[in-house]
Amino acid sequence: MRDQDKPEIRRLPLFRDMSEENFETLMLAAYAQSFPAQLEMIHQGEPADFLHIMMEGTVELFSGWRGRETTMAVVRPVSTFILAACIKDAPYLMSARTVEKSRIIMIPAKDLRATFRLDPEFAMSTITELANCYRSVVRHAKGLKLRTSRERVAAYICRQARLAGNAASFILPIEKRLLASYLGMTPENFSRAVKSLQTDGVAVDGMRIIITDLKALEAIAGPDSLMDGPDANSEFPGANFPDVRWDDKRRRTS
Amino acid sequence: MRDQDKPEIRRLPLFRDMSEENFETLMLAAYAQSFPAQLEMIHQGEPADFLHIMMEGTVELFSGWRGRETTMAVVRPVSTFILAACIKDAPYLMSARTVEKSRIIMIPAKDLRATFRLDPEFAMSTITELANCYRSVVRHAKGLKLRTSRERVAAYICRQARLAGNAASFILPIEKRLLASYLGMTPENFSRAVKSLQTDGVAVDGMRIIITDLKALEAIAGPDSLMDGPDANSEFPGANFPDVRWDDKRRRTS
DNA sequence: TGGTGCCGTTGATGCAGATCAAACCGGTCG
DNA sequence: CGACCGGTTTGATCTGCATCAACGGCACCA
Repeated sequence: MRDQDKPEIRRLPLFRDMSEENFETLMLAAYAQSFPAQLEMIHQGEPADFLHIMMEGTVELFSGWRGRETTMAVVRPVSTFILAACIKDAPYLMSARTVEKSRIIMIPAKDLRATFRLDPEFAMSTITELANCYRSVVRHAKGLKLRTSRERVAAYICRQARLAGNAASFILPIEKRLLASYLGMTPENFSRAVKSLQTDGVAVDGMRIIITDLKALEAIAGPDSLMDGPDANSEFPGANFPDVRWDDKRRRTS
Repeated sequence: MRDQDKPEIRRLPLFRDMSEENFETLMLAAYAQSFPAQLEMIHQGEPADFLHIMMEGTVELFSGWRGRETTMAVVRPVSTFILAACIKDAPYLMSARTVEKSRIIMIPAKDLRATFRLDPEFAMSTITELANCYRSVVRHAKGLKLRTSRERVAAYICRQARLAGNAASFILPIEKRLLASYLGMTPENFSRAVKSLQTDGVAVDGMRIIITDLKALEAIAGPDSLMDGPDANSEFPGANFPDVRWDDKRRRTS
C-alpha cells in the first residue's frame, strides 16, 4: 500500500469517523493489489472474503445468468464495493472485472466484521453507507420499471451534466456498451436512443455529450430527485453504485 | 399497542439482540395505528418520520412517475419497512398503501437513530438488516434485467413453493395484478405467462398454483440462489424471487 | 503499413410484451 | 335473486426493443 493511500481511504465516509487506532489496525490487515485490464477478480457465488477499495482504475460489477450478462454498476476511485456481502459473510451477488488496469486495496471481511463490533462510530458509518447503497439500488430499479429506455438515456445525460456542475457538455465516463447494459438496453438501442435525442436538445461527438437544449431534454427525462437525485445530505451517495466518476470534486445543486 | 405486540416485535432480528432497557424505551415512543384498506399512508418524497412495523394486514410499497406506477414490494406481518429512509432522515423513495385493513406500529425515526447510537447490539442488527435489504433489491434488479417475464413468473412460482415447504401447491399471497406489477409486467401479460406455463408443469385454479412437474418448471425458471436467494428478508417477505444456477456462454443484455 | 479485432453505428427484421377492447367470473349488496 | 363491480382472462393489434447482419472508424501490432 502506498503512503498516500491511507489518507485517501480515511477521507471516505465509511472510514472517516472511526478511531485512529481501529483504522490503523484495519489498515494493517489490508493489502494492495494491481490487476490488469479485463480481469475478472470476483466471481458471483463465491464467498465474500474481502472488502474492496478502488484506488485507481475502473471496475465493472456485473451479473450473469444462463449466458446472459448485465452490468450492475461501474466503480471508480475512491470508493468501496461489495460491502454488503462482506458484512453478511455471504456469497457475492455480482461478479467484478477490471475495465482498465486497476489498483485495489483489499480488507479481509473478518477484520471488517470484527471492527464494527468494537468501534461504534464505524458501525454508524457502515449503517449510513448501507442505507445509501440500498437507496441507490432502489432508484435504479425504479428507473428500470418506470422509464422507457429513451427516458433512461435522457435522465442519465441530465444527471451526468448536473454532476459535472451543470455543465453544458461532458465526457462519458465509460464505454457506451457498458452504459447501455447498465441502463438496461442493448448497445444498438442505446445508440439509436441517443440519436433520437438529437431532436430534443442533445448533440453527440464521440464520447462527448453536448446539451443544446436542457429544457427540451428535461421534458423527456422528467428528472425526479427520487430516482436521479443523490440524497441532498449525503456525501457519497451510493458509493457502491456510482455510475459517475467520484474522483473529481462534486457539487450538488438539488 | 397490544400486550402481545411487544414480544412479537422483540422476536424480529432487528430488535432481538438489543438491551431490554433500550427496547423498552423504544417501545415507549412507539404507537399503534390501524388503517382501512386502500389507504395511502406514505407518500413518496415526504420526509421519513417513522419506522413502520407491520403487525396485521398487508401493505404495498409502490412508486409512481409521470402517471405510471409500479409496485416495489409487498409487506406482510411481522416485519419492518422503510428502515433506510429513517436512518438517512431522507425522503421516502416509495409510497405505501394498505391492501387490506392493517395494523401498524410506528416508531419515531429520531428515537430509532438515537437508539443505535447508544446500543451497539442494535447497531449490529441494523447493519445486518440493511445488508439483507440491499441484497434483496439487488436480486430483484438482477431478475428484471436478466430474465424474461415468463422466466420471472416461473421463478416466482418455484420460490413460493419452496417457501411453502417445497409444497406442490400454494395460494398466491396477493392479487395477481400486484404480483404482475412487482414482477415488472402487465396483468394481461402475467395471465398469459401463467397460462403458457401450463405446458411446463404448472396448473392454476384461481388463486391456487399447483406444480405438476417441478423439473420442467425449474428448467424454465432456472432458479439461482443468487437471484431467488435463500436469505429470508424481513423487509420484503411477501415479495421475492426463486432461483437455481446455470452457467454458460455470455451475451450482454438489457 | 497493412492487417486484425473491437467498438460504435446503421439498417432490416422479428418478437416479447404493451395496449386496447370485450367477455368472464366471483364477490357484494340493494 | 339480480345488478353491479373490480379483478381476471382472452383476443386482436401495436410497438419498443432485441436480434441479426453489415460496415466504418480507430487502436494496436506484426
